[in-house]
Amino acid sequence: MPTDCSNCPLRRLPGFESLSPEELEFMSHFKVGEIDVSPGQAVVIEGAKSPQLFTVLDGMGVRFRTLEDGRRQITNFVMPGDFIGMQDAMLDDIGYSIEATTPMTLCVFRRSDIWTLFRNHPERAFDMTWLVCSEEHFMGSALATVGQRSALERVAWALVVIHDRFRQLGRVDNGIFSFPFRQQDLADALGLSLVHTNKTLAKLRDRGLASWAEGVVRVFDREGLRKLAVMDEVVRKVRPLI
Amino acid sequence: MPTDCSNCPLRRLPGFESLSPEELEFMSHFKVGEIDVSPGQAVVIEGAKSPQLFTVLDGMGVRFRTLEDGRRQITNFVMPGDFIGMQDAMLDDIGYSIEATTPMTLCVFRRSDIWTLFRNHPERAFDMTWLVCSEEHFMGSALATVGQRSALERVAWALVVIHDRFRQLGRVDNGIFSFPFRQQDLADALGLSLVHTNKTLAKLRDRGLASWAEGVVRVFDREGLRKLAVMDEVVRKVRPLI
DNA sequence: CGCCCGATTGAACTCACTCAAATACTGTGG
DNA sequence: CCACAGTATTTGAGTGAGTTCAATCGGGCG
Repeated sequence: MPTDCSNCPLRRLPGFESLSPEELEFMSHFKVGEIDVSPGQAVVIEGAKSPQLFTVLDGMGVRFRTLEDGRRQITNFVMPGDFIGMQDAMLDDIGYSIEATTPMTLCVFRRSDIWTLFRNHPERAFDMTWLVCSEEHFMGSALATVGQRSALERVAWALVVIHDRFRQLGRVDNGIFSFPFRQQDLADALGLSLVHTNKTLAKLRDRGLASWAEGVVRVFDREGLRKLAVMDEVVRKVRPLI
Repeated sequence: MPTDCSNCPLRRLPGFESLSPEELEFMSHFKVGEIDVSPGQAVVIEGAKSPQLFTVLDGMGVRFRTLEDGRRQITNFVMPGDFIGMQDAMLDDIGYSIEATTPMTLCVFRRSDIWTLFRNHPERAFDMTWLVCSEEHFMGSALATVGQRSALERVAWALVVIHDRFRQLGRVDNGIFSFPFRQQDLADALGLSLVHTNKTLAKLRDRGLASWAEGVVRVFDREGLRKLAVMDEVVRKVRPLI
C-alpha cells in the first residue's frame, strides 16, 4: 500500500519544507504510484528515455555516468528526498544511470504531468527548479573537488558532505552513521583508484579524523576534516520535497 | 542604446528557439537594461548575493570556483546566449564567480521578477528550468571527464565540446575559430597544470587532430578527437534563449 | 567446506606535477 | 626609437602523488 503524501515520513524531518493540506492533497494526486527496486537494479538507464520522475522515499543508490570502455564516474549518491529525472523530462537524452545500492522505494510521477504542473502549480514548478539548481550547485562543488583537490582533501571533503547529508536526514548519532556503499563507489565518485582511496581513508583514521569500517562511518572531527579539505562552511537550509 | 529583444541578433541564429511577437514583446518588458563589462572584470562574485540575472548578449568569460588558497576550477566557459544567475536567484548563496575575458554585453533582468514569471509565464519558466537542466547535464559530463579521463582525453574532449558550442553560434569556419582564452584557463577547466596542458596540446597537434595558436583553434579531425576522448556523439538541438 | 566479494597492504611503475629557463609579444616610459 | 617590464607560450629535467599489479585476509552464503 503506497504511502500517502499527507502522511509522508520524510516530510516530518526538519530538513524539508512543509506544505499546506491543500498542497499535500495536490501532491497525492500528482503521485501516480510507488515502486520498489532491489539492490543492483537500475532505476534510470543512460540513453534510455524514461517517461517517469521519481522521489526517493526510502533506500539509497548511486547516480553515475559510464564511458564506453567501462570507466564509471559517480556524480552523486542518491538518498531519500532526492527528486530524480528532471533532466530527462526537460532534455531529451539522459546522461546518466541510477542504480539501487540498498532496497529502494520510489514515488512515481508522470513525465507528461510536468507541463500542467508548470502551468497550474507555479509553486511546485519553482520547487522543482530549486532542486535542479541545488543539484547543479553540488555538481560544481564536486567538479572543483575532483579537479583541484588532492586525494586526502577529496576524501575529507566527501566525508564532510556525506556526513552533513545524513545529518539532515536525521541519521547521524554523535558523528556516527551507517553508510551502505563500497569503497569502490567512493573511489568512483572522487576520481581515485580503489587502492588509493583505501590508503587515504587509513590516513584519516590515523589522524583521528574519521573512520569507516563494516558499513559504519565515524566522523570524529568534522571541523578538522573541513579544514583539511580547504572547504568553507555552508549553512544547509530546508529544502523542498516533491 | 540597448538592443531590443525583438531585434536580438542571437535569436536569428539557427541554434536558438524562436518566439512569437507577443512573447518577444514580453521579453522586452522583462529585460530591464544592459551592461557592459571589461575584460578582467567580475560579473558575479562568489559569496555575494546578486539581485540580478543576465543573458550574455555578446562577449565571453569564465565561470569558476576558487578554494581559499587560490586554486581555481573553471566550471564552464560563458558564451553568448548563456543565461546566468539562476542558482543565485533560487538558492541563497552563490557558489561561483564569473569574470569577463573579452568585453561583454549582458542583458539584465530583475531577480524579483522571477517569481511573477513562474506565475504568469509558465513557458518562460519552463525554458529557464530547461537551461538549468542543460547546465547540470554539462557539469555531469565535465565531472566525468575530470574524474575519469586521461590528460590527452580531457583536452580532446574539451576541444570537441568547445568546437561544437562555437559551431552552434555560427563562429566556426571549416573547423577554425578564434578562441579568446588562455591555456591556463583550459588547464583550470580540466584540472591539469598549465605545463601539461601545453604539452598535451602539442601531442594533438603532432597527431594532426587540432592546433591552437595565437588565439585561433583549428579542429582538423573532430571525429578523431571524439574517438580519442572516448565520448559518444550527441545531437545538439535548438535551445531556448531567455 | 569452498567460493565470492570487499577491504587491506606491499611493491613497482608512470602520468602528470613542479621547477626552471628561453622565446615571443605587447604596452609603457624615457 | 629603444629599453624594460609584464604576460603567455613552449620546452627540458627531475620529482612525486596516485596508479596498477599482486597477494592476503575476513565475512557471508550456497
